[in-house]
Amino acid sequence: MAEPFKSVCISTRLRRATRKANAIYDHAMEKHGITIAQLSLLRTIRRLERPTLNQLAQATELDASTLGRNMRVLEKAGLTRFEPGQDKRTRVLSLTEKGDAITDRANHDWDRVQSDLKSRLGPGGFDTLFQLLDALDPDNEGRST
Amino acid sequence: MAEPFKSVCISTRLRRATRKANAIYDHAMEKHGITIAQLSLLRTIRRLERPTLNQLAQATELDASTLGRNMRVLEKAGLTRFEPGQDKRTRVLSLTEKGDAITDRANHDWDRVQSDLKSRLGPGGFDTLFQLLDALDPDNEGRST
DNA sequence: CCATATTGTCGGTATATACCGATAAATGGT
DNA sequence: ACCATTTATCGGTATATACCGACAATATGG
Repeated sequence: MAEPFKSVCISTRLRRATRKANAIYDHAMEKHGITIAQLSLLRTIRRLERPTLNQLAQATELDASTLGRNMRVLEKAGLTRFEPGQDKRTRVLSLTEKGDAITDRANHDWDRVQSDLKSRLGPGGFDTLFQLLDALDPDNEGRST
Repeated sequence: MAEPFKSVCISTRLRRATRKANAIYDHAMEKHGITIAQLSLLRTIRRLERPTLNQLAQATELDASTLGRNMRVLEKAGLTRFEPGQDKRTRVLSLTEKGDAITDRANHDWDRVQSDLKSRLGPGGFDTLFQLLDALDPDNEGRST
């Protein structure tokens, strides 16, 4: 037996839930050779249309150095490319054809998992969850919704 | 401006919220030289009273190999020790005096942050959040609360 | 225009986390 | 007692993530 202990610490419970949710999405992504974190990046790059590392960092609220490293993995896998921008400092990100194709295919599996989890949350659960997660962030002080 | 993009992906939003909550707790832990993840481990070890790695893994739902590595960090910091158990395979974990003292002191700061975040969630928010996080986990099928 | 600040990226270092395979020790069935 | 299985841990490897300091390039105030 020895059931898992239900910690009362918000961080601990969030980390646990995140690990588990990640694992579920990751397993669905396996056949595409990517992780859910990587799919998220691919989609954001596509949406932003040739963003710089910093722009991607602002959109995702990830550290730029983290993204630099994450992007190297995607680059090595041939899913993204890094081209010089106007500014001689900046490098501009975009998806390769392969990256584009994989993103499309992975999106189908993402849909499945997302729907499953959404129904687990019950009616209104999805919106409530996101509202509560946002409430934890002091940066989201003023404007809700 | 370039506001952060509110992804609709449950995993992405969970990861983001977890990063931010971790950062808040971690900053409060800084003065004690530990992270919130480490405080969580110290408390669990204390509660379980000389658990093995595997017992700790079951309680935390973390991979045993992950815990092995996490524990080495705490051991090197002199907060925990690893002693031989009855079974010649197993090693039993416990807090050193220093680890015990730091856990006590860190708990005070944990309290502060936990209360702050709890009040951010509003009335009933805390319970609702945990209930929703649990609902995401297929392992929690049968028994709720 | 130049000195200073700011911006964009990268490398070093560190924690948190997982999966897989090795290895050693215990357990169980015959 | 013996062999097969299961258990406990560890090491290799990989991703995700952050902070800090270096460095180059751009922007800005006087």
